[in-house]
Amino acid sequence: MKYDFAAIEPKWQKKWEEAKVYAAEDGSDKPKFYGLIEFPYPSGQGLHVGHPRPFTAMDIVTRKKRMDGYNVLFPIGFDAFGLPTENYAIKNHIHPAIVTKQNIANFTRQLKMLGYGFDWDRCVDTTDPNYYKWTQWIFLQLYKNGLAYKTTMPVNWCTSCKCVLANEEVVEGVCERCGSPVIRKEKSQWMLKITAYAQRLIDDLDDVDFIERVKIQQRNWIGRSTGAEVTFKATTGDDIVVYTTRPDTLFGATYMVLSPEHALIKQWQPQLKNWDDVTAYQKMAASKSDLERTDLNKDKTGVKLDGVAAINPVNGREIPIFISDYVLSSYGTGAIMAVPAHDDRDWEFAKKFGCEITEVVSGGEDVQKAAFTAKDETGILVNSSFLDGLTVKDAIPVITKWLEEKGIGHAQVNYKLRDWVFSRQRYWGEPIPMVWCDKCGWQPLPESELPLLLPEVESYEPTDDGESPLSKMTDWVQTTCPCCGGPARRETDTMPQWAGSSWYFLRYMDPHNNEALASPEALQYWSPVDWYNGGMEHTTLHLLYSRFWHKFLYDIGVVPTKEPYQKRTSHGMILGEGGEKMSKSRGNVVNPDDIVTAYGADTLRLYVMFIGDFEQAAIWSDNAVKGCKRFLDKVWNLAESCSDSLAYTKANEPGIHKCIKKVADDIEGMKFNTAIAAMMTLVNDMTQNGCSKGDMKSLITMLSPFAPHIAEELWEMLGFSGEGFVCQQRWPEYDASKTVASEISMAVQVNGKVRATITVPADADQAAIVAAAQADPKVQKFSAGMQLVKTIVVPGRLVNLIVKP
RNA sequence: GCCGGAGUGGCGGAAUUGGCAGACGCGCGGGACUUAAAAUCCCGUGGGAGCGAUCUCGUGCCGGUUCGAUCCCGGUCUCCGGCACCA
Repeated sequence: MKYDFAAIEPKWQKKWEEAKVYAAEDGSDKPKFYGLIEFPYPSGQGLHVGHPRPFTAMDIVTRKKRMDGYNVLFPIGFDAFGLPTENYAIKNHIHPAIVTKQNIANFTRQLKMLGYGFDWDRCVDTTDPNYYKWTQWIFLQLYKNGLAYKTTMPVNWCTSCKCVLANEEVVEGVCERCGSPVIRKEKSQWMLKITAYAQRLIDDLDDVDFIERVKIQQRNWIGRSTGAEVTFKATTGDDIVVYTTRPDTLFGATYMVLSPEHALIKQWQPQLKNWDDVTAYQKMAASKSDLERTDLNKDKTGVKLDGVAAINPVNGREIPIFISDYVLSSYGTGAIMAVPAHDDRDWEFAKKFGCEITEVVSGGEDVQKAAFTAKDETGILVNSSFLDGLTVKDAIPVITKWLEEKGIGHAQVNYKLRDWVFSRQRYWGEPIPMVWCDKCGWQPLPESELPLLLPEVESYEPTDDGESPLSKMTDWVQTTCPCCGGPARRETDTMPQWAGSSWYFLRYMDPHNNEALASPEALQYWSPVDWYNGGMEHTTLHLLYSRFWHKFLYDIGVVPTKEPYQKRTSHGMILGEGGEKMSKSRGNVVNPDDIVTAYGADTLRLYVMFIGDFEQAAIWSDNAVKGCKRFLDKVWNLAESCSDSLAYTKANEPGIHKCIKKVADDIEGMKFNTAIAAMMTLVNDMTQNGCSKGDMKSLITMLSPFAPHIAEELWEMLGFSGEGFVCQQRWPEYDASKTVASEISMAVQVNGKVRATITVPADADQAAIVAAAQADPKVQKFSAGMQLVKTIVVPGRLVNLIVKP
């Protein structure tokens, strides 16, 4: 018989489904294991070969856990709200809900075709009202706890999507999704106070097992810095508070800079002699796009405030005040003390505007030529009165204490993280369950009215005026105030796509619950997610957002753990044959359907795991896929030709035991490529040595997490199906003593160069090994007439003989 | 600029508490089977020298430590990713 994957694969998929072999059991006595993958966005293009890489990896991990006796939860769902579906719906005049349904059906077909051990009964869809009811419920809890607020501020506006973007969605000044320029637009937006959790989002990383680069990226994004807030007096008598990380350089502050949006500027209008210049500059700064404003190559610009100055509180000197867009209104206090001698940006500005540059930290080059910014022990304070002679590190606490005693400053921590802009002016998202009443202000919808359904509209087109399509639905918008019963208006913006994905892993624990997002028992049993694998691109988006929501849910007693995910790993991208990203426009997209048709799902699964280091990017190769198919053919042929004995073949036994351990360790360490290589080596050896049914039994069991269909078929073919499915068997027993051969081969070096290989009994002592090495003719050739000075023996590996003439 | 990661055959990649560099796979060369091709099987496959046994060079580059370095240390170059006027 031939290996007929096209018949085998659907056969076993059906049998697994009927027997519900992958169903997770609530509250089982077995230890639980919750393995999670990032649920896909069901795009119209269907599954991409990038998907099977992380999916197969976690499928292998969870299958192995089942074989180790765990009660496994390995769920799947769809993150189905989002712009591509909405845009497709607009273009083709189909309701997004219909498009979503079709796409989910196609994704489901493809995922089932690949034989993943998902518990399909727990499948979730973020666009299902029974699901987004709870997304809305969480929003209401955030609102009730003061963590959701509406404010008018300049926000990132994507000119193409016609929609507001979160800080995290803007990459190098353009829209993360479509690449169009992002401009700043003044808009009233719902915000989530993620900044209230900044410190905990950093601190709690210490307690979880995330790969280091994820932790580093999150810490950098949150951007904690320590320093001091210092109050300067203006000549008008007003206080100007600045934030600095270098209070030690206070004596070197020779001017101040306010951001163009700073509130004091308006207040000073009567005193300012160049008011027109000031307002012109403010206007210019406000009109700049993000890209222009953050361009580091451009010259520093600014305007000196004519008529108002500040007093440096440490030395009483009067210093000028400027406004400039290199100071951001949204960080710190929106005002800085400028120390041009010890800050590159201030130095550049000072040179252009002719400000004084005073050295207060010695140890660098001439500060008139470049700023000296070192913060280590190389710098010693000078020109700084009582700080003179101290290092930077020692001076900071001294000056901070001094500021506190004088009541003009205090230690301060700041974060780069900003609050999360949560409104989107689009149709295909969760309605925000809030109502505006002219009398009562913003009112939350009563929880009993959830879900607030997304209404049917005539057109989903986004509008140029920045209003959501929902705003045109007058009968939906007009409502009554939940507080006073008077006329009121609904919020017409929707939630961002990141809302539904911020808590979906909780819904999997109890997906059909109508009373709560999940029952306390289910949450208690399954939390936290034991292992979550996903893309690095979500590190400062989904991963950060969902940690924030989870911490909030913990605080209000809904979930039992501080952190949602115990372990986080990440996979590399799969690139097209030229090493470029796969994309429709490049025409290098590989469709999993084609590979499955040509070679079968097991080959595809094996290939995406064998392709290279799981964490690194990998280049797709049609040719290399064939190698995996050949391997499965060899396994098939081996099964057909094996002997009937149920015992291990003597010659194969050590190799089988080594492989059992190697594959188990490699799965745990996500080194799937070397796990497969080990099985290939074993199969090659078994082909050489001949093999028994007993050998095959272990091989098939080890292979089953990787290539589950062929494993089931061979299991049945060899007559093991009476013991149940192979995917329900225990992992083969490993016996270290069986891996030890009676004789071992060792390399012999003379002066560090390999000259020979000797075979010695495994239990030979050092003297015997050295004697055997010296007896080797090749070794004698290189050591003849020389004196043995030293011998190094590394047991089981090599002997090094050091000789001298 | 700051913070990460990576440089190993024709290619994807193995091997690090410092111990035989190139596992496994692809590709390629030769052979078997075939009328032929595909598939399959066998042999070979880092560079250089030699008929050969062998010798020699070799993990981006330069140095160091060591009996021994892809691995550790110092320096340097290149590529990739993230952040970026965050005071």
